[in-house]
Amino acid sequence: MVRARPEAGRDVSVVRMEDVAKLAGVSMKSVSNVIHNYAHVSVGMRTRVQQAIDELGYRPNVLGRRLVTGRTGMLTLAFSDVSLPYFSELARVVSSEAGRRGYRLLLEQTDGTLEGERAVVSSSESGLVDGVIFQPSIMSTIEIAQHRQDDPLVLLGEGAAPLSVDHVMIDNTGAAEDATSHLISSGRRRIGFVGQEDIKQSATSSQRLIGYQQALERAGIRVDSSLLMASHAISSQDAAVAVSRALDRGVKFDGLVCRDDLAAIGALRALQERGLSVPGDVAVIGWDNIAMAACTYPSLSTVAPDTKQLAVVALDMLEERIAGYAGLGRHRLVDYALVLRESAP
Amino acid sequence: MVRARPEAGRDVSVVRMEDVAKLAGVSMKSVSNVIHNYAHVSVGMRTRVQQAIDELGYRPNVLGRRLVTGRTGMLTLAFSDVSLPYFSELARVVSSEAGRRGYRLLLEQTDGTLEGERAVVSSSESGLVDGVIFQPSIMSTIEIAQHRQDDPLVLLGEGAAPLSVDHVMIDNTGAAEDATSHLISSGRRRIGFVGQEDIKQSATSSQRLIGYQQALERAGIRVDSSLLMASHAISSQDAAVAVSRALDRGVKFDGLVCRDDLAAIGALRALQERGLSVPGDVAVIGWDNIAMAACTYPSLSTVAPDTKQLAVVALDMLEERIAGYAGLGRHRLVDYALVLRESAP
DNA sequence: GTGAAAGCGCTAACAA
DNA sequence: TTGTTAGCGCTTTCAC
Repeated sequence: MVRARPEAGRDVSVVRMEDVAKLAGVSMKSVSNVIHNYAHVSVGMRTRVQQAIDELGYRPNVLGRRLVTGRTGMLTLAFSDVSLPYFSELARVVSSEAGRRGYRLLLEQTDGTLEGERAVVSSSESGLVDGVIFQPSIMSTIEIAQHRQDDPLVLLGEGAAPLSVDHVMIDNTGAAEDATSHLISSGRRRIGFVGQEDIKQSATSSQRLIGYQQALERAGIRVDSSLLMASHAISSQDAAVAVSRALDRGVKFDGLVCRDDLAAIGALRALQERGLSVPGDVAVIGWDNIAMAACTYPSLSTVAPDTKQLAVVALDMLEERIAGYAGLGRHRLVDYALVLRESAP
Repeated sequence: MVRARPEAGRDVSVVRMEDVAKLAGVSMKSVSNVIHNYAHVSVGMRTRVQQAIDELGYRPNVLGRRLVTGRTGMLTLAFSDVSLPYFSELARVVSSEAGRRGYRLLLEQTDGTLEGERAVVSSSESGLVDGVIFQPSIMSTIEIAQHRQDDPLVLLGEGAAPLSVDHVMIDNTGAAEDATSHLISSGRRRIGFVGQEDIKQSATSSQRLIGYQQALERAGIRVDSSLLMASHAISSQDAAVAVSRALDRGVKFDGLVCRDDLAAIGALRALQERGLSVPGDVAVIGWDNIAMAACTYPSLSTVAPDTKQLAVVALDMLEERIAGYAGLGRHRLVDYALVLRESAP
């Protein structure tokens, strides 16, 4: 009744649907009906089958089901690095929301490498997942459009986004302008920008820098490139180094717009090491509203993207693609808020 | 040649191995041989097949392959919440190490609920993943042992661990003793403990508290329960509240051992709000060595588990189970180090 | 070295 | 309401 499956060295007895059917003295169809709670099943059948299932400890093998339905119930979530707080918090939200819709999440890290990003966009296998949510770091629009398979795909973030592909982000330029304007309206006049990449600037940093510049210009403040404190990598340490160096060079500023909360935390540290007070001497504003932003001392004012909405919109679009929608790429903005805490009240 | 597959509303043409075989004028076996780089394939065959693959843009469907091999190449990594820094950093390490071994990682969050943890241990479906790595938060040893399916399973962390199941952790009691002893040897005498759960204490907190107590007793210091600052949840905010309350009550201390780095960061904030200096007035030591621990001001001394080793050992054991090993549970300790930074030099 | 064919475990169209 | 059966796309003996 129960077959031994000699598989990769294991020799595990596996109960199959047929075994259940035999034990219950019914057909596989009836077992399937019971498992899927098909409406038109007699009570006697249902109990008899359930009994056999329980007795054998039968668990349906998803692979068989998937092969025939063609659906896997899995989604890939891909970005550079889960250990970055913004991504881990995003993963939590997307995973929860995907779970509510009956999907499980496959995590894929690209390490921000071109190779890793290419692997996400053009997998050499098919059928693994029903769709992909991907926040590219360095891949170009053209490359994404070229390498793309026909697997349903939704892009996140400020990076490349071909017209043909769905895309969700917040208005980065606008938000950066808001953040900078907030500092200006609280009386700051020498406002620096911290944490953009020093070598090859990401689209994220570019857009935020543009908003920063626009706010300054609108307020009639001259943009001073000595106030741009580039960082070697996206990390608090590197941002701290950048701010320290600026201080060493004698650069004066009374406000800092940071590319993200990690950079802001690095800036906080660099300022405090010099005995500068935040926000007394320098107001600091971050980006992402990671959990830690509320717990630093002083706590961080920050741009808070609505990640819940981001996840919902992205999953909505992905599900439409999975269901067969084949129109042009939709490009949607989701909300953000300026969360004001101690570092820039 | 290429079939249209009417699937869930989609109508996507899918290239199958048979299509490639037909176009190349060979059998499916030959196509399969080429795909798997089977050694004994003539050059002519190889190029002819490869040409057909390229021409059709054929990508093998993993579901078909998996159904016959019985292996999915996927592992589940399960714990309460990816957005907690320790878990997200662990996920990064495990994901990388799993990737090196040819596995992809399915992320499962339990939210620390019994329901979520039960779902991990006793899935109603089989065949989804080849194995499970799971860090339980609240499930009891007995329940894990009972609910366990025969899917390969490795447990992480200080929680429940039945004898029958593989398990990896660091020596929590020892590490807590080391951390506490470090504070004692730097002259601290009134040392508090911060961040254990206030309602139902986790195994993690218990073990760390035991080590803390042992170190004090060994040094001939009386354990003072007013120095135990329980926290409502595992978060910086709650730890900050706990420390603030203790300060309000007039509790005096010159050192704090924290359940984890989040608690330590909360403690830092609570102390700084009162104008207390760290480590001048109070030395603080955390646990986990999350990335942020190096960037706080002052930076955090902390217990650093060797998560790389943890991942390697866990995956080694899991792969042995997957390969068929069916012996008793192995319980292994991995290394940790005391990383000394500014908060407790 | 290559081809033919029998499944892997399940679903669903069609019959009864 | 339940049973029969033909695949889903691939791997893998076993012949040739």
